Formats: sequence, C-alpha cells, structure tokens
Amino acid sequence: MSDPTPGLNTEQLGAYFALMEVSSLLQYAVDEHLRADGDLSYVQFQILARLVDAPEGRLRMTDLADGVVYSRSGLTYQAGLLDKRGLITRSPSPDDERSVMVTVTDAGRELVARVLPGHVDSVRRLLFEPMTAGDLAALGAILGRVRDHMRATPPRSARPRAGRGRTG
Amino acid sequence: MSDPTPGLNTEQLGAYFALMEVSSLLQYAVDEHLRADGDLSYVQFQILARLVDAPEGRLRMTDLADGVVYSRSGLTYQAGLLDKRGLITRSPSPDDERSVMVTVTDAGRELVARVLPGHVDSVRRLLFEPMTAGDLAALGAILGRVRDHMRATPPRSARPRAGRGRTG
DNA sequence: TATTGTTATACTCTATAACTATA
DNA sequence: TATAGTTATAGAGTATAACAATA
Repeated sequence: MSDPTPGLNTEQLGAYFALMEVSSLLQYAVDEHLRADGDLSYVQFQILARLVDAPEGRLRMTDLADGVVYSRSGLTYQAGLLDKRGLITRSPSPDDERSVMVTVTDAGRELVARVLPGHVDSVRRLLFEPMTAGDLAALGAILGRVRDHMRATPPRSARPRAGRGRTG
Repeated sequence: MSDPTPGLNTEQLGAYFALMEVSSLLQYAVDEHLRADGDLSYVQFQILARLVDAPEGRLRMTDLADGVVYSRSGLTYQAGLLDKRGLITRSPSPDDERSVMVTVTDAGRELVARVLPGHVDSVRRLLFEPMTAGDLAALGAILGRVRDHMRATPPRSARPRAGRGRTG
C-alpha cells in the first residue's frame, strides 16, 4: 500500500481511506451520543427512526429488515430489546397472519425526539462544519450516485434481496 | 426526520445518509472478501497492512492501537489471534522494557499480498466505477478536509489521545 | 506515579440452523 | 413449497477493571 499499489492510484487510495475514516469517526461519535442521550445503539435508533417516519408509525418486520442491513434473527433480537423497553409494540398483521406489525409507541416517539437534536448536532459539527455549500452539493451528488451504483451491483455472487447478506 | 428536521436541511440529510450507506455497504463488501480470501476481518487486515507499511515491518502495540480505533485489550486480543496464526510475532522492545514490538512475518506479508488485489478490486468496482475523474478529485478533497476537521475536533468532552474511545 | 501491556470477565451483537405457522 | 418470524445456540468482538512490570 506504500507504493506498489496494485490497481488504485494515490488519489483513489486517499479518497478511499478518507471515506472510511470519516464514516468510522462519524459513526463512532454518533453512536456515543445516542447511547449517552437515550441508551440506544445506532441500529436501534435507525429502527425507531424508520418507524417514526412510516405512515401510522408502523411497518412489518420484513420491511424493517429490508432497510436495516440485518439478518432476520438479528432484527428479532433488536425488536425484542425495544419491545421490552416499551418503545415499540408488536402485533400480528390482520392482512397476512404470518406477518408481524411493529409500531412505535409514544414513548418511542418521545425518545427519538429527545435524541434527535444531539444526533443532528453531532453530524453538523463533525461533517458539515468544514464544508462549503458547493462541497455539500458535490458530496451529495457523488455519494448519491455511488449509492445507487452499489445498490444495483450484486455482491459479486448474486444473492436474494432481503437481508442484504447471509440470510439464513 | 420526514419534514420537521431540526437542524439539517434536506440536502445535508441526503448527503449524511448517502455517506453512511455507502461506507456501510463498502465496509460490508470488503469485509466479506477479506474473510473469503484470507480469513481476515477488516480490523485484522488493517493491523497487518500497517505493519507491512512500517519500516522493518514492525510497530509497538501502542502505535498500532493509536491507528486502529481500539481499546488496548481489544488490540491484545486481535494480536493474539494473528500471532496464533503465525502472521505476526511479538517480542519485548530493547529500548523500553514495557513495550512490545509487533512484527509481520513472511507469512503475514504473503497473506496481505494475496488478499490485496481482491480488496482493491472491490473498492474500484463499488466505489470508483461510477465516478468521473472530477468526482474523484472533489471527493478526495472534501473528505480529506472533513477528516482533518474531525481529527482536530475533540469528542465533545476532551479525552486522552491514545485509544480513541473508552480507554479504561 | 504514569505508562505499557495482559488477563479475566461480562456483555453485546450477529449469524446459523431448526422450528412453527401461515400462504 | 415458499414466506414470515422466533428460538436456541454458538462465536466474534469489545469494553472494564484489576493486575504486573517498567519508567
């Protein structure tokens, strides 16, 4: 990786490392906040945030698993934790008896509301503070394109969609 | 997060989400490869790569812990695994009897060499394929600046440097 | 006293596989 | 048969605290 980089030039290598370090530091900082402010992991926050954003505050387990990179059992585990804390409820779906509807409770909404300002504040301080308006536009455009590309690129060996990896 | 976003506008939110998703997908893909090609986790690869890059292929434990986001005990654990596999050796430092010098073995170097092409290839396919030369330059510049900013920004409550988090 | 590193330990998270039930 | 979800279980990883040795 010093010089004889087989395949990536210096500029690419720098961008790659910067990306990984930035996201890792950001992830770390955000996670720390969520834990301190609301005793939530990043994953748990994502689940709650998705529910808060969903119509009527509810989604099926499958829909949740589809967004959060996760195995089904992992989601069940996390949902169990959130359920135990009274932040969500789970009930059988009327449409499809196999499905489980997950619903945010008021307590869940309150927690998200309580935690969001600090979360957003970290992101602004760490990520956006050193950026110009032009940087923001460029970054958003580039990363948006990359994300679409990644979503469209099969993980080398095609895999079933739901649960982006290692589905049991 | 739907509309009444307290503090981040739509553009910022989009860039933030894109960044997190891109890095998460990339991390995931790269990790999968390292495991398949060399039975290495990303962290283990980072440790080996740093050693390969170091003069004479060796670093003190502290220097390693300083680069890889880690607690000391976590590094000891990982070093133990790499040691057991014959990829590194550990020996007391002649200078400072407290320190431990970690050295990559030939087997360690070979493994890194074997794994690197696939690693680099994933990164190119996923991250750089959809980017123009201009994109690359812009991304590198912006993220480089952000990284420097993050490194300089104390984690809200100042902390000792080594072991970027929760040092005992 | 501060620093370096290890150990013991407990805990969180994730994945796998087997299972139930509905479709 | 395929899909939705749970459970049991095992394994990887990480943090904390106590510790030993050296500075």
